[in-house]
Amino acid sequence: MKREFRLRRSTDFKRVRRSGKSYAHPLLVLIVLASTDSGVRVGVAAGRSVGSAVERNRAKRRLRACMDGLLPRLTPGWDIILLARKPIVSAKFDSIQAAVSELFNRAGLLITQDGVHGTSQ
RNA sequence: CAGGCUGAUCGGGUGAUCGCGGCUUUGCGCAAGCAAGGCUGAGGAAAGUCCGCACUCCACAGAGCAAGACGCCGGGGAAACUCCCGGGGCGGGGCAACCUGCCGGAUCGGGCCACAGAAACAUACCGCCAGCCUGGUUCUCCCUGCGGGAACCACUGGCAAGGGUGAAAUGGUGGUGUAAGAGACCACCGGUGUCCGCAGUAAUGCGGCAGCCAGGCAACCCCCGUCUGGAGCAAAGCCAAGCAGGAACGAAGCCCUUGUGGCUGGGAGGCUGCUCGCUUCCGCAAGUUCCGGGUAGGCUGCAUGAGCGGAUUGGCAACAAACCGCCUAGAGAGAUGAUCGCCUCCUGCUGAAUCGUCCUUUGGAUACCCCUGCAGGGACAGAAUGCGGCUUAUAGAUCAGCCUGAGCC
RNA sequence: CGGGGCGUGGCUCAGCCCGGCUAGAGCACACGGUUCGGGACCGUGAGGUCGGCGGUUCAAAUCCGCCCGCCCCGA
Repeated sequence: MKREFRLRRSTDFKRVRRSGKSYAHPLLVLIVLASTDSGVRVGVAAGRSVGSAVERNRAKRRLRACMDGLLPRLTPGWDIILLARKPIVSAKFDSIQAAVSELFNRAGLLITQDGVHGTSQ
């Protein structure tokens, strides 16, 4: 995942986490907020509750890997945060990918196969 | 062969596809940038942040006190250390190899030592012995008296042998001795030492002598010796952007030659714990404190270093010297991931075959190694200014040396 | 990077400074009493590796060292 598509500023994180809409799953939490920018920016976070430094970094890397395939299929104009939860450490990659897809579907940010926006919430 | 001890090394390898950070080359473009390629990209502990440094900023007459750290001895190593090396001493553990110790001082002084016990550090509760100057009670004798004797209690004095306890009662055994006793004395043993001699640089050891009087805790205060400026890469420097100030505290006299003067006194800051002392500033301010406002960006610091590898020499070693070769992460919500193989190691299951063994012997059953296949597992753990140590976590593998026990030759 | 604090029955805390005594208090829990029954009340009782491992000491929740977990503060 290229750096230019990432959410990097600390203030951006604060803004999205305070004002964004969140969607929860046992493995992770998705938070989205409409932005003035035309592109999509994604931030990945793992708190102390996830585990040691190794486990936190690994969780963030796997979440970024999930985004690789999904990034071109997302509706532009959103800031997104993926928040790792504890069970992600022992989860298989397939189930993480399924969880991420499901959450984006629920948020209505996925462009469907025929190019029409998914159902907006 | 079994068990153990010590030291050292390693910490899975390799390939494909899709992706990431850094550097760089080429092409295109005025430029921002885009595309393609190449190189490179976590550890032995990167961890805990417990020490020591480098580096940066602040401070830098000095003295005293306080506070903190360290603590067997004498060498060596290292930039330095409370670290490391090899040697020695003492205490503890182990049959041994070996491991381990915050290992200075208990006559400077203070404090504490629960329960039990007479008593917890120097005494005397019970007790033992003596005395009759003294008193009381009881018994007894005959010379019937303010008489003698005996026992007990009190009293006075001596003693510390014996006494249930306790972690600890400072000597033990045997003898001499005595009114009773006691290191009071003797022999042996054990312990102690501002003592003497010898050995040793020293810690200390051995012997003598003295004396047995005075236990433990300084990881309680303390004493002795040595050492110690403060802060930390969010240090620090530069650039850009942006804002709004306000309040409180603080406030003297004299002289004449009226000044940017002198004297005395005062206020504030610094010496980053305090005091003295020194020093700088101040004249209606200096400065301190509080409230409020702005910023939360970029670059440098930032990786050629007490660097890594190799063989040589010196050294028991830690390590050092010179030689050759190498350049080896620099992120900033923080770069190594995902998927699929192959090999390798371990564990379990399965199948086949051979030797052997057993049985109810044209047959059947079966352990280990090896081989086939399948499944599972491969630790602890992620650089954030750098380095040297310490501590802690760590599946498993390999090598070398040593110790104990058993068997065989 | 630097500094500080906490960990004790199920919960909230004492005790630690200056070592020893049955580790104590409140709530909660169990049983019994009281009541027609419940609550309240009374009585009795159970429940503790004092975060872990070492060390000092005759003796450690307490003193010392190293770890583990949690929380807070400053730049």
